Amino acid sequence: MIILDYRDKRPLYEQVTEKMIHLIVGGAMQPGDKLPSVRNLAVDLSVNPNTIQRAYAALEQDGYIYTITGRGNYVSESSEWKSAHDSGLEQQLTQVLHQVRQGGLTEAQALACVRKVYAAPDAERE
Amino acid sequence: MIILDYRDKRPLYEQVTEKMIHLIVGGAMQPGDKLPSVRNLAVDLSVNPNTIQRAYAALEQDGYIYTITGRGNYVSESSEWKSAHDSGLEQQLTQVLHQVRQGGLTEAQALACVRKVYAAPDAERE
DNA sequence: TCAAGTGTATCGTTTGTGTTAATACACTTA
DNA sequence: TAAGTGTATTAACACAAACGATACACTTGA
Repeated sequence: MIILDYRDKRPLYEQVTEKMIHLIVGGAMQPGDKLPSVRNLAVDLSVNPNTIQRAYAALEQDGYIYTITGRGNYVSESSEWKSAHDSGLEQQLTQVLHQVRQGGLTEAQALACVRKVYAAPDAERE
Repeated sequence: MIILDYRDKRPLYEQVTEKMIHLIVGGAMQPGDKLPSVRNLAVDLSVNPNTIQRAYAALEQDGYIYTITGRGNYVSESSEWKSAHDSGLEQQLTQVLHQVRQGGLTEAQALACVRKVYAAPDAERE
């Protein structure tokens, strides 16, 4: 379900968070679906339960999942996270745009960058 | 000439590097101009000479300045760094674009983001 | 009721990074 | 030659992040 990349320098919990978001936003996990338990996934990935718990906490914080103590974690309705997810992406992009603009990149160059990226086939790095 | 922000969580040497790039790209420092000596700037900013040296090493690495041992550091000709600077900005933008695209952001949304950012007055955060 | 499964909280260890410090060396210029 | 310059090395410290071990609290179902 999820494979960790130990060559990746990002923290493990962040990898788990990101890949889980992919599964949710991509539709592989549907609203209401139960996530693997903290302990189970920890064993599967050979990491500490805390690492999984931290990832799940982040997912809950951002509304992707909800937690019922003693029962488990479940995927939220898409209405819970869809708009926040989108505005998060826009915010991420906007921040970098401000940086590169101040660095001297022109609007034309930025627009060209966008078209170029979207013209390319989707990489789907997994 | 340069003021460090200790509330900023980024490392000091990175702040020095960035602000020096601003001075150079912005034209406040002209090609051929002599930079403050490692020791002088260290005293001015009340930091260790190593911190400045690290910043200068990065600037030289990226072609913004050149070093003459025993004499000092000087701003390079803009032809040395202009293209590298631009492609660096494009690369930075491209990387984020790939991320947000995979996150589900559409091309139209990305283009709108660009126009919005460039429509806004330049912040000039210093 | 109680065992098993679940999430939660706390604490300590480890690791990496940034920074400072103290020196020593090599080069250039006046 | 003295003073100023960049460079290199090593050690030490602080701090935050990441991770792990462990104990606690809740829910469910036999």
